[in-house]
Amino acid sequence: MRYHRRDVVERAIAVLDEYGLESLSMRRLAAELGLQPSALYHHVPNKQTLLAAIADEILARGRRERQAVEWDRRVVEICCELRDAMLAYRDGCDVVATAHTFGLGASEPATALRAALRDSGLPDDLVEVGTRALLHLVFGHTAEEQAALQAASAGAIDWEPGGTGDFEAGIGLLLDGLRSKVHR
Amino acid sequence: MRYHRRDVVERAIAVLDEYGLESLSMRRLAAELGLQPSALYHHVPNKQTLLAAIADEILARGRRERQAVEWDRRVVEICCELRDAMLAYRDGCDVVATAHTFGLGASEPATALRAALRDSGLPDDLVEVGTRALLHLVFGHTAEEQAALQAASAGAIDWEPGGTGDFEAGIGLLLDGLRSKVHR
DNA sequence: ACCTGAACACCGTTCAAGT
DNA sequence: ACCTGAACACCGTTCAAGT
Repeated sequence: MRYHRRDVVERAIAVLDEYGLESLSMRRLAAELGLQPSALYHHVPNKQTLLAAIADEILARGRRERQAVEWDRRVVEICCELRDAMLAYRDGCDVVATAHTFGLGASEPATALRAALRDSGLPDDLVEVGTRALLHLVFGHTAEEQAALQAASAGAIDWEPGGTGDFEAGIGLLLDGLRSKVHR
Repeated sequence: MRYHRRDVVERAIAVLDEYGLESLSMRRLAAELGLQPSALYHHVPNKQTLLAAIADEILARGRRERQAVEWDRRVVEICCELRDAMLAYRDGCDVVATAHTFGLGASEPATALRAALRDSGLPDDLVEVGTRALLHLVFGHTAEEQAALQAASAGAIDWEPGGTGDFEAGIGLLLDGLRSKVHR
């Protein structure tokens, strides 16, 4: 059977979700598709690129309509969408955050947050600082939450994840800081 | 020659700083010490534990006196000390942040931040949310900064790191949010 | 206590060759 | 265009045996 890039990315996400990032090797993925490892390099130049494609696909699958009009409500909406998208797949936060760090894709949320902050009337440098701070908070909180959720579902119930409340509280603190800088 | 745990950790930090995290393998470290790979397992139960020990040592080497008395100045002091400690070694942020995420050591900064926020009179839940948010900001910003610094020193000068200004601005935004929650 | 030697079960990537 | 087969240069970890 003959595959295309899209098939490889889709199967990679399935392997990721079922067995976790540490089990998602090029050799394992090839075996899952009934291919030799070398065949994968026809569809993807290397593993890093594959992971970036997975990150983009995870974000695309988590996309939903954004309806808020005020800039601060929109920030919360974007952050929650990002968090939910990453939580929907095992190790999703790891994959998306890494891709973002390496500057390979996963850039839509950053763009959307920047646009929202720009609409607030904040000066350019604060737009930039705020965007990055918001992303760090979302990635940091979600990574912790996902680790806790996965540890709990593996039986090691050592910590109840703060959940949505803690998440929105953290974002809220930063948003308070940003709002105080908007001169009306 | 006979080694102790301390020698192994010290040599591991030297390898990390000179060749980077991706080159710090158990086999490479063993070779650097003139040992068989299996000999390392006499000093350390596994690689994860070694990395946690490295993280703790990096933080210990970056320790400095904290002199601020007001809680918010102390928060800035702790965050800056943490950032500087991690920036002092190649891939230091990666190692410390990972150890912290896995709950293996690297816990002193969290403890110190929690204590500072407690002194502010903030309610317990906000102390917790604030501590984690501050750590996420420090790790997120420092990871980005260190990646940019290392890319720049490797010749790929694609982005000037925001530096201390951007760092303190991000922390400052969150601190504004926290200060607005302190009832006086 | 600390170390060697050998093995087990893996990695990512390249490249000539096949259809 | 898509794939096989074989190879290269690696991993972390275990375990019996040596001193």
